[in-house]
Amino acid sequence: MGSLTEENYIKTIYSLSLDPGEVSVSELARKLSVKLPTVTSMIKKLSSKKLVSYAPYQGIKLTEKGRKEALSIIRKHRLAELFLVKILKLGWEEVHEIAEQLEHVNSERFYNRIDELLGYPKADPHGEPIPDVNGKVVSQKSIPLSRAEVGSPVKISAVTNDEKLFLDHLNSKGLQIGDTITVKKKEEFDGSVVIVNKSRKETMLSSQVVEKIWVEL
Amino acid sequence: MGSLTEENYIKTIYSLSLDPGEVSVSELARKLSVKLPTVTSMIKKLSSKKLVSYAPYQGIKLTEKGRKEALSIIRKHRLAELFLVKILKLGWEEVHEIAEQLEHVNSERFYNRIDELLGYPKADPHGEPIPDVNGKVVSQKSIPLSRAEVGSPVKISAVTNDEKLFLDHLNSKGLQIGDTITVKKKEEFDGSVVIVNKSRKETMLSSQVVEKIWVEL
DNA sequence: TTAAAATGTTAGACTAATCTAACTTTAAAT
DNA sequence: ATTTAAAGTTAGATTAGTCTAACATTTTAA
Repeated sequence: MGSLTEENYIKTIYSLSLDPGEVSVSELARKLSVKLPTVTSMIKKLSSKKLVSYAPYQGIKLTEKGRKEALSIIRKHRLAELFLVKILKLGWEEVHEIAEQLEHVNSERFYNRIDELLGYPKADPHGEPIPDVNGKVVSQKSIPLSRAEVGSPVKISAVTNDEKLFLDHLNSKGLQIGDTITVKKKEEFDGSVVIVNKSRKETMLSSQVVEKIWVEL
Repeated sequence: MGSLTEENYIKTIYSLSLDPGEVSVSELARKLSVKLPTVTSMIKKLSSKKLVSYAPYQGIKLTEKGRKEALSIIRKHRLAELFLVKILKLGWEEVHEIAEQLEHVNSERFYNRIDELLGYPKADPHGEPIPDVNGKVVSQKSIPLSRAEVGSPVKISAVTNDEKLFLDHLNSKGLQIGDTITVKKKEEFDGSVVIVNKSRKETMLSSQVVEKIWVEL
């Protein structure tokens, strides 16, 4: 186990690396709300611990060891979120903050029991897959709602943003992970879409929102 | 909220202050496994934050503010322990370590939900009372087993030591919080006692053990 | 293709929490 | 009542993680 700070760097590098391209120092700095030199020096440290591979002015990449560690933290985070929603009955929009703290709890037994209590779940309340004890992730082939075809029903499988403001917004529109919706109309000029849900209710979503909602067929 | 380190100092000062007399710098240093000067400097910091009152070469005392904070941490610790035992089915001897981490989770909602889930319990798995949200502690008037009278049945209400070794020892003797036992014989010369449990089984306990078991009538 | 902008690095300083070494005060013991 | 031992403090160094200011490299674009 590294320090809490190290764990946060590793986790953030992992999630940034899911978007195409290498992870840059400035992206990381922005995500972690620290200045560029702070990232440079931390990356050197992580590099000396063989958690990331790095050469000056090149992008940052997790090593296999780093990836394992990242998945372990993400597993804990997502189990924690699901636990908070399912067992403690907290709202899915408020659990992220608490899970950020719980993910650093160092106890395999603790997390294995939660996993068991939840019945070895495959996804967290946002629809994100939960890696298993060995770091294996069952990925659902999802696409952003912005790329869904007009007329074909799709199921909301995930949202890519944990901010309370965003999650509150979705709640207010009556949207939930697992809901089946159909894109009725796509506006060319601003990227917004109109969707219909099962009960035929129409809702408009802005481009900022449709980019962050992931769906599967 | 102070830092994790500050919280640990406050909590430790509180628990040391339950024994008679003021809390000394060296006691604290021993308990926290740091050197004396480390404690001196931290105490100055806590003092400037009005969490402890302190003058050089005098003992350390929590202020009302410090006491409130200590009780809040202890509340979290004990709720966490009970949660781990009752909900996650972990053994009472292994939960202390995990609770040490969970007690620093900063979320009233999280702990209030756990409190609710557990049915607003009054005591943790070691029998120690759980302070309520306002820091009020319902103390049971317990005495150490070493002071219990021969012949009168008593109920084990608490143990004053969280060490795994000690708890394993109790388990191996078949002793649990809540058990009713009777002291059959007290050995003058080494302080050991022989007790009988409900099923008339006799067990010998050394003085080191009887001092750490608290009972009520 | 070179100047400007964006990105990244180095150097040096700061804070929190720790340490060791040296000194001071208080308590204990001869 | 001194001396010695124990406890506490001060001074200065160390490490992790952060910062600003200055410099270097890479990318963009005029």
